[in-house]
Amino acid sequence: MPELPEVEVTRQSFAARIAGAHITAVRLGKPLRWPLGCAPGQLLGQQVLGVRRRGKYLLLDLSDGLLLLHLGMSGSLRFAPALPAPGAHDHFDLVTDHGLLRLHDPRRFGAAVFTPGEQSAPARKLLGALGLEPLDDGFTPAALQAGLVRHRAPIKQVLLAGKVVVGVGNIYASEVLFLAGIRPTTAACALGPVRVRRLHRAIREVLARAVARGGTTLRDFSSAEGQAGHFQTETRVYGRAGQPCTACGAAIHSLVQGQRSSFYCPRCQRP
DNA sequence: CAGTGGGCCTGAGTGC
DNA sequence: TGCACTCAGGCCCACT
Repeated sequence: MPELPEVEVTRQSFAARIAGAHITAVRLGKPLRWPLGCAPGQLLGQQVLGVRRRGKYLLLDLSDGLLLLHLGMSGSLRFAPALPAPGAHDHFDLVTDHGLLRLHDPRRFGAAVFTPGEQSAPARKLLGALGLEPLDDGFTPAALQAGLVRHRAPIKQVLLAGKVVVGVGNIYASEVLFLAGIRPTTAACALGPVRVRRLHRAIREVLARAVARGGTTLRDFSSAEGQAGHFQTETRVYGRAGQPCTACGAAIHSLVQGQRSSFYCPRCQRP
């Protein structure tokens, strides 16, 4: 589920409501990907100043630290004045005087990590190697090209790795490459300025459109307000192996790259 | 440094 | 209905 658009939609759905809240209690469920990194009591009394996003991480700025949240493969957040008693897959509750923020994550690849600040060692370990923010002004065709030339791996895997540009997960990587007319197997460093420019535009277009549609709900994604996304009705290649390309009618192909499935149109997307 | 493969977890779906 | 198996939206780490 949660690629950049889903994380951004989640952020937008509760950032304003939680801003200014004071933490009154913390409840931990089963262990997540990483430990919280502090005694839960250390969060009590702290104020939530705001919520930012970096790649697929949510950053809750606290009055005395930074709380990083990651949704992993199956995580979702809810924020409401009150929520039912925690279920078997509710592994982190942040109780505040504005409401309850709850991380629901069946597969537990997600995480809630407290760090002293963005420049602290634990924060830099998680955030330090992340690539460009695709919706920021600093994400230019030239910057993208500078990142891509250092990688000879297939462009699909380079996009997924997040070292050049963040937030493009498995669904959006296939969609982006379709829109850019680039075969997922093409070596990243083999892309010239013209194709890099097309790729740059496609990344922005797909991600921004997905945010506007409330994200992609394949199984159970919803915003912190419980709203499902709608972008899944607009995917052109993801999950459509064997079906006709919406642009040219050729059968969509699928292949496995780095143990992840990729989808592409063999006619519209050039090696 | 760059690239590859394993592993972390659970639930849904498929085929027998 | 039950079982074995495959697959799933992410990302760190060990190794080559």
